[in-house]
Amino acid sequence: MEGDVCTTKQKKLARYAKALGHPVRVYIMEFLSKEKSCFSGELSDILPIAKSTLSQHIKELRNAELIKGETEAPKIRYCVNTANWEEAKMLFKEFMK
Amino acid sequence: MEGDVCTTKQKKLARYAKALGHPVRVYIMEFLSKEKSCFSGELSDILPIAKSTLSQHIKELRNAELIKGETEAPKIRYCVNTANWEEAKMLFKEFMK
DNA sequence: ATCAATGTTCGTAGTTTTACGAACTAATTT
DNA sequence: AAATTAGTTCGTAAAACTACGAACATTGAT
Repeated sequence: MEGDVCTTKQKKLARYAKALGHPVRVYIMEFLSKEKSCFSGELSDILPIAKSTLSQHIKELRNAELIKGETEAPKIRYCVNTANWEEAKMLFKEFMK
Repeated sequence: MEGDVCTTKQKKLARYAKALGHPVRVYIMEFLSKEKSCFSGELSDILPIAKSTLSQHIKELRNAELIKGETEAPKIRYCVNTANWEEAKMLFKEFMK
């Protein structure tokens, strides 16, 4: 009934899961897995949400470090953060085995 | 820029992911996977949170239909909702392949 | 120097999440 | 009938999420 019981793995897993806890963010991850990279505008053309909202979803995926973006002015090219995505895959695979 | 773009699978995946988006809930799922079944009290003895808080986490897992509970008065025996858990595994496996 | 294009950030608002203790319900035991 | 046990629900509060439009940078073109 005290201290911290949850392991680092469980926390990491929960953090990734939380980042994937919205359909739009799942969509973005799938899109990026297929397309390798994209600009926010491409997603904005497809998704029925305000671009500011999309920007927030992107920010959450970035905060969870599942994606990363590099400036290609005035755009930003986004792509999967491979190292962490692989880690997430590993954690989920183990968790759900 | 209109209609609903996200697929049913993406929505389901997001829903499961959201349910797993907290370390305590990840812990519970792992615990139940190992122990096969348990009562709320066993978890309460382990986890450093109020039992009312635990109850809410359990409720969320039930709402997501990842676990189910049957009365064994005055206790409730919880276990993994196998069908949906398998579905979740499938969805994640496909998503993260 | 303007203007247009691309995104982010800000301000706002409503909803949901997380957490706690106290009160409550249901069933068993004394 | 009263007390105990197990767990949920209620009331409350702070924080986070989701969403939008407007305003703001930043860079590239005119």
